[in-house]
Amino acid sequence: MIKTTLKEIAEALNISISTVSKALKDYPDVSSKTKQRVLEMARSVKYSPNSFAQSLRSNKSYIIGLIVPAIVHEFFSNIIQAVVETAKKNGYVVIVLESDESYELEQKQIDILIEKNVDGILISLSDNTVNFNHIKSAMELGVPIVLYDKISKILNCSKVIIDDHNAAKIATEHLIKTGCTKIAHIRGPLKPQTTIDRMKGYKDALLKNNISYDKSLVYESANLSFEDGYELTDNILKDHPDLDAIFSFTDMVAVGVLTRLNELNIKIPEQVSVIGFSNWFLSQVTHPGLTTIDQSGHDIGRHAFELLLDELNGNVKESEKKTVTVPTQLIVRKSTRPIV
Amino acid sequence: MIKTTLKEIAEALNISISTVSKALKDYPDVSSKTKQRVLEMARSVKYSPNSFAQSLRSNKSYIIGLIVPAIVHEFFSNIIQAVVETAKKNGYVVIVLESDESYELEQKQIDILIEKNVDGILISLSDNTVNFNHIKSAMELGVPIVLYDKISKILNCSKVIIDDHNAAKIATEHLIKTGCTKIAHIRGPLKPQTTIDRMKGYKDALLKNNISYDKSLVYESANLSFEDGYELTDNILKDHPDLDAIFSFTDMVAVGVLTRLNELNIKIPEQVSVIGFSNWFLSQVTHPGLTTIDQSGHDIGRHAFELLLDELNGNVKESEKKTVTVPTQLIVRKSTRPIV
DNA sequence: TTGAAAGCGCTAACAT
DNA sequence: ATGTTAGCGCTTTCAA
Repeated sequence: MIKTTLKEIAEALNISISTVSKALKDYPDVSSKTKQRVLEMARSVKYSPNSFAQSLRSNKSYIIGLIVPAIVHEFFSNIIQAVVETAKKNGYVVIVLESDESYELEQKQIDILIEKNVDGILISLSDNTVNFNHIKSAMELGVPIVLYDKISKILNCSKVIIDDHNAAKIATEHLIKTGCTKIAHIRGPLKPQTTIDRMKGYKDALLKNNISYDKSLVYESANLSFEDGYELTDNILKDHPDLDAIFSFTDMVAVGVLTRLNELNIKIPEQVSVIGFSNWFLSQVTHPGLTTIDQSGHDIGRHAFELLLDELNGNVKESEKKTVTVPTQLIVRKSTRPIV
Repeated sequence: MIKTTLKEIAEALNISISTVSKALKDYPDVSSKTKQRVLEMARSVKYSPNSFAQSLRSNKSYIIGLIVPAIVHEFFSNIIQAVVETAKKNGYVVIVLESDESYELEQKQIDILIEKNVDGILISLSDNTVNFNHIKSAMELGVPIVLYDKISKILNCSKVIIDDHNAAKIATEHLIKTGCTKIAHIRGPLKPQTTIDRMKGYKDALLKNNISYDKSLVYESANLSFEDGYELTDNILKDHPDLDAIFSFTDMVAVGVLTRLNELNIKIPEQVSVIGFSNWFLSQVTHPGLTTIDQSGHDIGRHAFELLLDELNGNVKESEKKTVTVPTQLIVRKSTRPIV
């Protein structure tokens, strides 16, 4: 890219570089005549400062990094959208990277962002992240980091989460209120806090309602995919032919469950109720519509950027890292029975 | 971010900055002993060069800009994913921006990318882009631009497209082969080339099969949304109670159509067949599954970055801009009848 | 009111 | 084999 420089403008007007610079920044000690001449010239050559030079001098890039576990993913798309939008409103742009749920890749992406001298980083930890040294060493360099969605309790950063425990409890209790008593849970990979919390919410809802917790009713979906839900359905039905509901960690898996149940001509929700988590668009158009928990990726992304902005502006002390909890909502559709 | 500099390493080792620089770049004229000392030191302080300084000197940022009309959109998510992935393989990162189908916003996003001194830009034009001066002036600055998906024939850049005309023709002919004769088309906003080409493909398929083209069977979806499809269905049925198929510009609209037809207890495909475009995941789980045209966002994104890379490497002359056409495929599901 | 100069960190041509 | 120096474009302090 070939841009006109201050030097070129200065030469063309026969004044010094510093005067041009000051004129463009509306310094009070430049005569209005000079100012005008400079502004006109700048406009006519479409002057736009060399950001490398500015950044070198100020040590600020107005670029932040956003790491998501997956880009093709409705929830994370909403987060990306909100972060990009909120960042733009505040004069920042966003480099998007994908960890693909890999710990190694996640480390590399952090390194890349540090190499690029971003001003801050937003990250949802991958399902396989076992160690936080990469996050810690970025923090040691003074790069503000905000965790969202999949966080670690160990790390002392600002965070944006939902109340997974409570949301899962509400989902499970909804099933109980509709008369279900033998409820399976398809959980996610073991490490993320979200998995742990939703499982605990499920368990606590059962116990609170005097339903004993049966470990054999908990199944693991490794990939949280449609296929996982589809295939696990057969296992679940084989193990527990008499079950009356399935609470899935996430919508995509729940939709796999719905699809398989439909194929097997099992009546939903009369015979088996299904409930998901996230409220992806597709849960509106499945057959039947999927009852689920809505979590707003947009709100999570927006809050994450705003917390980061506080840090970028130096408004956050070590001791006062905030955690924002974004509300969730039960969305009742036809995959669950009416409340009895 | 506080990084160790070459100067600091040099001082610590009592050698000159340039020797440190050369050692890190494995220049042959540095003694292996010095090299070793420098590398060790660099590793121990986790040296990573200041990219601002490097960029200022080289006038290269290894950052590209990607403008999409919408981020929360399965097709564009695939494109973002592919661009980010392919860019990373080649040492680039990607700033993602959204035009939100607005011409004004699109202009601003181009300006922002120029301000950020990106090395190149990938863009799918917004539905409302009426004028290409913003693209042209970026090109005049020497910023390589590659258009993908929604392109303009006027602009002399590398492009990645699909054969919309042919794909739409295949979709329409499929309906004809299954015995449909009164086929409505829901088209997109008028300006984009994709709308024009798909409409022409629809029309040509009719004419080729001796079905007269009836303008009143063409409806416009302004937002290409679920709601548009849902609402247009009523209009279409009112205007043409005897129609037997609807070919929609895109899946989301087609799913709105399916939903409304289901509500009205109109048998799909016996009474009305529906065909979409794009092959979004949700078209697998609708009731019935949606016949559609698959277009690979991933391939489009990958090709787009690769074309840009050719330009970044200076391998493309003005006269030899390439246009890559990514293949599409008819995906037959249950929303269309069997071929007669 | 204007300009000169230093310096951000890095690279590379050019000494030594 | 190592070091000196100039310069990328900008900002800002200090001098005129």
